Amino acid sequence: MKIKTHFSPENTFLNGQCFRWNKKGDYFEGIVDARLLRVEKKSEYLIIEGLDEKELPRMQHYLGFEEGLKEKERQIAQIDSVMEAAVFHGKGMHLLRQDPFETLISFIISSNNHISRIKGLVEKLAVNYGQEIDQGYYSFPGAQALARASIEDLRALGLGYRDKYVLDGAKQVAQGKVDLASLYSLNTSLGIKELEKIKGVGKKVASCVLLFAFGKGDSFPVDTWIKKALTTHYPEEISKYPDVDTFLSEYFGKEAGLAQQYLFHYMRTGRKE
DNA sequence: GTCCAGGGTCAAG
DNA sequence: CTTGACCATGGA
Repeated sequence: MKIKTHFSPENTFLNGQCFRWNKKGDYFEGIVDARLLRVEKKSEYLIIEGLDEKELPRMQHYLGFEEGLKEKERQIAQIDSVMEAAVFHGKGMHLLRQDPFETLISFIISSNNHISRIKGLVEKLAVNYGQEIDQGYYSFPGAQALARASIEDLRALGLGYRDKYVLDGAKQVAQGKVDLASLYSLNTSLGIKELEKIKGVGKKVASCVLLFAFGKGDSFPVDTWIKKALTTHYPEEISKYPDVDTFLSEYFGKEAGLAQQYLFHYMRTGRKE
């Protein structure tokens, strides 16, 4: 499978939106919906291994292919000099549309945690509660499977105090108390409210789930790195608005979520001061 | 050894 | 409504 695109695996898989993609030499390896995939960029072409042709549309949807993405990139770069640098650093970034439950649990784990460690914990959940789909490769468990875990076992994996939050999320989804599929038809603020019914899920975690799984492009997660960006680059701009949320939605515009991801990736890996 | 991380909860003011 | 201690863990 071969697609001509300016998609950047580096800036898409290693920007902190997903935790089950790894760079192996010159290709990237990831597990998507119980399937092991290998992706390589060769000049203008993206080569995907492990995929039938009939599954290409679904994969393109997962990979965040959409009309006008390049235009969005240019639009964001025109916001100011910081965003211009951020877009230059993250060229070819896509927002993925990941599995909702996996994204929910992953970002419950993410709170007050390092990305490298989040990846390790997500992997442990897959190994212990998922299914082996290839030698040494495991799918992420569904809600029912994960809901059967005990607090003690989860704690033993190294989840820390988030063990009970992970279990609450799995149980509420498994029991239908939280209907993830219903979130597709809710707007961002209602979606945040619904997700906050789960313990350990606040505004930031909910925003990540809506942006990285449900494609809610106006969702703008504010974490420690974004807070740092706001205080270093935008203190005087923010003061022109009644509050920070108004600033975020009005200043960064319709594609605020994508702008946020460029900014996050830039703050974490791209700045040289 | 210290600092910190894609934060959230809970109690106190 | 806002503030701050506290929370487990291990990579840097």
